[in-house]
Amino acid sequence: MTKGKGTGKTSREVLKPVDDRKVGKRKAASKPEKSSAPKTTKKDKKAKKDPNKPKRPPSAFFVFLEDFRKTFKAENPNVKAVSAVGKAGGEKWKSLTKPEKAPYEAKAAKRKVEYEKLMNAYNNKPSAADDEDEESDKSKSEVNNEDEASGEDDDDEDDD
DNA sequence: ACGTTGATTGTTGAT
DNA sequence: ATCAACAATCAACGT
Repeated sequence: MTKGKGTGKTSREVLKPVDDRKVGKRKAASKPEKSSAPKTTKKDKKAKKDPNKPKRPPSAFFVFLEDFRKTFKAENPNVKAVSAVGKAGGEKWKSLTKPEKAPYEAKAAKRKVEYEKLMNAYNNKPSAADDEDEESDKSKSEVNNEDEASGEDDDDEDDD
């Protein structure tokens, strides 16, 4: 039958090639394969180190994990495997209901907003100058968050 | 000694 | 629209 789909089809044919939990090794820090090494042209430029590298905002799951880790470690202080928390957290996470994840998602959403802000700066100045070395007093930069109404919008910080 | 892996899910960025 | 890799963690293991 016609598999038909020459072009399209957003069928599930190749929808999820990756099923394994293991993403396959996501390069940790520096494992340059000799094969595809980033061609260092004659001029070896330092691996462009971005002055402001906005790390990805933690997703709701991570936010939950941060809290969960405390609990998990509190009851399992002897646990030494990070994967233990991951598994336990993942399972629990799926157990949470939408309203329960809501607070985590809310926080994650807020993080995303900040991330966009950082990205703006990143896009604005991927590399300030050839050599990083400036901004001594100027550093304040213009990236100052002003809005921040912040206060308490919907975010409830219950500290206690 | 330093670097990397391990495991979770979600999100973001690039193609 | 879809893929792919990365976000935290933390200690143990490998080189």
